Amino acid sequence: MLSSVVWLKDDFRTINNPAISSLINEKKSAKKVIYIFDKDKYHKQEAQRWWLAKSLEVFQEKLQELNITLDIISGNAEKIIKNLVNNKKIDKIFWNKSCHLDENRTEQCVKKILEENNIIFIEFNSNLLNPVEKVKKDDGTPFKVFTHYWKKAEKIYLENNQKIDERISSYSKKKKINKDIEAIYPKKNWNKKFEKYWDPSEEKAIEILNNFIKNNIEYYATNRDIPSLSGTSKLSPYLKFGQISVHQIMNKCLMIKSKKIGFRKFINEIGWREFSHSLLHNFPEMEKNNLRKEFDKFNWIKNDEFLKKWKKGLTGYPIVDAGMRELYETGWMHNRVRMITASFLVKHLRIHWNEGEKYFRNSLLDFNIANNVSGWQWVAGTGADAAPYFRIFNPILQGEKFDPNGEYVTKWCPELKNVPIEFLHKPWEMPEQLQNQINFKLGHSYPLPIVKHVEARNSALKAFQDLKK
DNA sequence: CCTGGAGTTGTCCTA
DNA sequence: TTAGGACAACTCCAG
Repeated sequence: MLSSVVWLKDDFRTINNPAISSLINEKKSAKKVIYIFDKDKYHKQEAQRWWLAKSLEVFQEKLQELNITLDIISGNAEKIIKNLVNNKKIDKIFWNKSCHLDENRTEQCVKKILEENNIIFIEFNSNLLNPVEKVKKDDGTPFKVFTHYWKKAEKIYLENNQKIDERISSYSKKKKINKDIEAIYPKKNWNKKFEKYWDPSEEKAIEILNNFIKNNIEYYATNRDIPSLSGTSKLSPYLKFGQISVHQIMNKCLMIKSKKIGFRKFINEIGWREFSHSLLHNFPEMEKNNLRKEFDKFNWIKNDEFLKKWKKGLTGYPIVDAGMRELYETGWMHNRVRMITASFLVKHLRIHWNEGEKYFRNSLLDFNIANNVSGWQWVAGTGADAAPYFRIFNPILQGEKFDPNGEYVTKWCPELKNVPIEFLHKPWEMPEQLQNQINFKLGHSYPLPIVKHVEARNSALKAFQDLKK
């Protein structure tokens, strides 16, 4: 039987979802949503398999309320759609354009198949504020500096700003285990603890956004830097999987009456997401390669032992270790600490940013290629912006400045909880006598620093200087 | 084509 | 104690 179909991707919401709305408005009786799970694509995104499986569970129930079935099909999207077309299952198909580059390539192939078979399709822009190819300089070339990019992008957005459908659909919780979804959950058990921290539903995303705007956005400019506070929105995984759209966020923000600094800063972060996507769209080679070609000759160090210690949060630098452990435990890391841990890997250990990018890809619930790659390239100094190479985060200072009471560090590194605050961010300076008093032994209770800050800093500066010659 | 101001998130030394 | 400048030029981009 022929049906109208939504090809669902990372759009697990019913509000502000143009593809789903179009399906609902179709007059025909046969309506279907298909989700294609390509396990090759999730091969290196282990944490996200958990969020994805959860999202499917929740969304399937939600679609049931709307009398729409959700089919989960495993395999390669191009082949599967080709099959559905050949077997005369589809007569019209909607989807929201993905903001992922490799997915865009698949979409292109699918479009070709549909065109060849005279099947109507509609592709919507929903995952970015502006269609990615729309924001260009006046001469038609892409922006490379955020400020200029965002000035123009925001203007284009505001000129085309559309009202958001605010309909809230009701739904009741009914638990039912689905075999197709079961297979998507990661095989390892480490993800089970994510249950404690996250609820991947559309309702939760909206609740978080509303609370954030009500209580936090005003103080966002300063509080977002303190990892022990809930100063950030924590919406990133919801945004990644589309439990909420960037349009909904922007719209809500624009309704705020007093547009103070916190508001501006938060909107800017939306802008950074747009900018990253623009960069990756225009410079697709940056997914793996340095955007600044001169860095291809940079003397990175290969050190599997240090890399492993970094991943496990055993570098001996409390703020770095706390961040890495937060990531492992919750599938998320605070933004300030992402910068510190990334800088440590790339500058103190001088390990290639590719390694860090890969690990974050596998561990972050909010992983998004564009954001991840531009973030890492920014920290490494290989990216589009003009971040000077000598900007090396000092993990001790950063800890003292942004975790002054040590609340964050001791939460994730509880073995440090009796260390006096003046030594908390540099436990190696603690006199032995004091260590004995608190029953703490450096090198046993907590690792010695794997590199010395001053030496590592100087050696990184030298390596960067050598590069220029 | 030329010009000049500006560029996410730092650190460290000096006066 | 703290504020200011050096770090080192370079690229981007609007006018």
